[in-house]
Amino acid sequence: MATTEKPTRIQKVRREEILEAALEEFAQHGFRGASINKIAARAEMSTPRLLYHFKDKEALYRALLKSTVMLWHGPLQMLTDTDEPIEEICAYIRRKLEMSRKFPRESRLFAGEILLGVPLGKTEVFDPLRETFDAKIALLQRWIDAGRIAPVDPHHLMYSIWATTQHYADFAPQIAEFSPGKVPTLFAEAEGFLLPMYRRHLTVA
Amino acid sequence: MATTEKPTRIQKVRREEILEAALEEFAQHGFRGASINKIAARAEMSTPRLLYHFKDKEALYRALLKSTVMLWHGPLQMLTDTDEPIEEICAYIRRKLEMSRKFPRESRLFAGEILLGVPLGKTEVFDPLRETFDAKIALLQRWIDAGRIAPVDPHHLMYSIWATTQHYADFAPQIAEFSPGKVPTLFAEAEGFLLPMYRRHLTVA
DNA sequence: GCAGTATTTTACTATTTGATAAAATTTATT
DNA sequence: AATAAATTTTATCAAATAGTAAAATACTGC
Repeated sequence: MATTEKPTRIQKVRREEILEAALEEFAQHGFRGASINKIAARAEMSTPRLLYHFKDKEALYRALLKSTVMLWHGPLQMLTDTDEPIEEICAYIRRKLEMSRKFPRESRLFAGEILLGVPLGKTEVFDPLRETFDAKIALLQRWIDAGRIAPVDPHHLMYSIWATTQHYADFAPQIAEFSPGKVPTLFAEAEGFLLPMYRRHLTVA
Repeated sequence: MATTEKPTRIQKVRREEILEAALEEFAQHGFRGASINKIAARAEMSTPRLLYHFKDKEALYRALLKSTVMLWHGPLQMLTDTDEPIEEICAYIRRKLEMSRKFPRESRLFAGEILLGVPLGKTEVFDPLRETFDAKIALLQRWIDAGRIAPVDPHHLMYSIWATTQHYADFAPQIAEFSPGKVPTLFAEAEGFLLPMYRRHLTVA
């Protein structure tokens, strides 16, 4: 139960079971809407048993949020200096789309937290991304200054990439509603739409 | 109390007071996280008094959702055939950005509902938009067929416009965090970024 | 196998929540 | 002003919720 000590064999297993169930519930109902009873039921255990492994509902949620932020960190970090900046950015877009496709629940969890104004400590959510984000903005700026990509606002470039890619996870029900029957090919289509758009936008005139 | 009959003078006033308070609470805490007690308190009335005007929490939420969907309907409907399709689409983007700026709470309410899978009846949320949406997709397709805009997937064009514009309302805390100090000029910058991107993307080669 | 620790179960609680019944009051109609 | 209808207040409740205490069981290292 002590969080500082090293987790035992059983703790590692239980925490994984709980986190999986919690991700499902939190993504589906939000923090307030999800109940630890239902999370426990989904993980096939009693509530006190769950609470033995996580101090309280918030601790469980925070653990989930933390690992999600880390998941988001990877693709951004991979954006590095290269001979072909535009293709490097396109590769980042592809990775982000892939994240939406593979981890929609994590994307929704994260989106839900931000949507409600990041009530549970902005520090925990943004701080891990902050340094990397600033570094990548600087990288984009260097590419612009060197005339290797078009002079577009790097911040808004990032935001638009996040928006367009995460949209396919976060707003999936809406897209499914308006693109009936096309759901299986959605991500391929999205890539086919987005990559040319960003290539054109970033190509130096 | 009977919903079918015409609202009295008092009902009109009370419902407005309640809806305003409810929008604030629902946008900030989500459906499950918001409590009718707190909504009532914010509207400076007792809970039973609130419940005299709205059957239950869900009826209140639905009323809010319905008016929000209608709010979204307007800017889309204004997209009509014209001599300059690209500028017409740019005008739509401007309107959508303006909506995010003026009605962030409504945007978040709507986003929250979709994020959680539209638990309260897809019919009520999407049906009012469906017909208009299909008509506008058809319009875009005609512009493409006539060679007046570039042949991009009209569905994904719509999705990307929704994503990029609503992002500034729905993910405002994240943007504020990563664009410190630039908050007042954010929407002007966004327009400066997005419009050239879409112009280039839609211009026929 | 035993002692000590980790884990789980059982039983329980305090609070919040959405909601209702019925009495009291205000407002509208004549 | 009298009456009926609409609105509000007061008192109350049942269900769900997050969380706890303590006893019982399982596991681990020796």
